Amino acid sequence: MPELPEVEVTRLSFADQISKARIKAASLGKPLRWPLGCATESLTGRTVTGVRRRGKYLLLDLQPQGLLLMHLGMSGSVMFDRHLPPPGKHDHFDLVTTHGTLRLHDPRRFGAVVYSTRQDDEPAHKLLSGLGVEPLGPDFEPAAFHRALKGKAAAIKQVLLAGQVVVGVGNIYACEALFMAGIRPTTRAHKISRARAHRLHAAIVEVLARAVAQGGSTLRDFSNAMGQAGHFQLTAQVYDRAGLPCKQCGAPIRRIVQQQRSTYYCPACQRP
DNA sequence: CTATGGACCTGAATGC
DNA sequence: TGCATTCAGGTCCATA
Repeated sequence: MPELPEVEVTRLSFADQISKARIKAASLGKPLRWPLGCATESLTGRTVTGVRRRGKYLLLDLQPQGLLLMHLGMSGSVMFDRHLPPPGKHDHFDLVTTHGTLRLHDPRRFGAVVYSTRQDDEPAHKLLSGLGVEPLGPDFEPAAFHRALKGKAAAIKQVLLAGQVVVGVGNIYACEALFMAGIRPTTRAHKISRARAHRLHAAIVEVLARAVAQGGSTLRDFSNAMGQAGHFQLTAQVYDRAGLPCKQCGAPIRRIVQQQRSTYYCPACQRP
């Protein structure tokens, strides 16, 4: 479910409400990907000063001194409400605040909530170090993107997913952006021309920005922390369309596997 | 350093 | 209906 747009839409849906709330209690369900890293009681009494996002991580700033990193993994979603029912089978973290309860629901438990004492980002946690630039931020610009691709011999699809060059592009949006740019996913990153790198840069920005603007799209149910669904207007051009005709030229969409992940592309519209 | 494959976990869909 | 297999939006880590 969650790539950058879904995480950002989630953030926007509860950031203002939880801002300045005081933590009354925190509780855990089954183990997530990593341990919390502190006693739940030690969160009590602190204030959530704001919610930021870095890549696919949500960052809750705590006062005094601290940071809660939250990741939705593959199947995570967040709810925020004044009154929530008792935690269910797949609810694994509750943060009860004076403004409402923030709840992480994550059936597969690839997600995580991790406490860090550091307040400032980058080296704050090793999970955040080594992340590439924010695709919707001012540092993502075409020339630098092209330069970064020059240093990578791996297939462009894998480079996008790795997140070392640019963060937040997951499996669906990687396929979609490469389709928009007319680039074959197997093309080695360092072989991509300046012109095509610039097209890909524009495609990434466009596909992510449009998805955020539409409230987080994607194919299956996605809802923000208020339980509202995305608009689904950004229908996939290639993702999950193996064998179906390309919406641009009619050629059958192909599915291949790269790094044990499905890749979809149009063999006619996307050239190596 | 890069590249690869495995690991984590549950549920839905498909096939026999 | 039951049971086995495959696949799913992520990403860290060990190994070569």
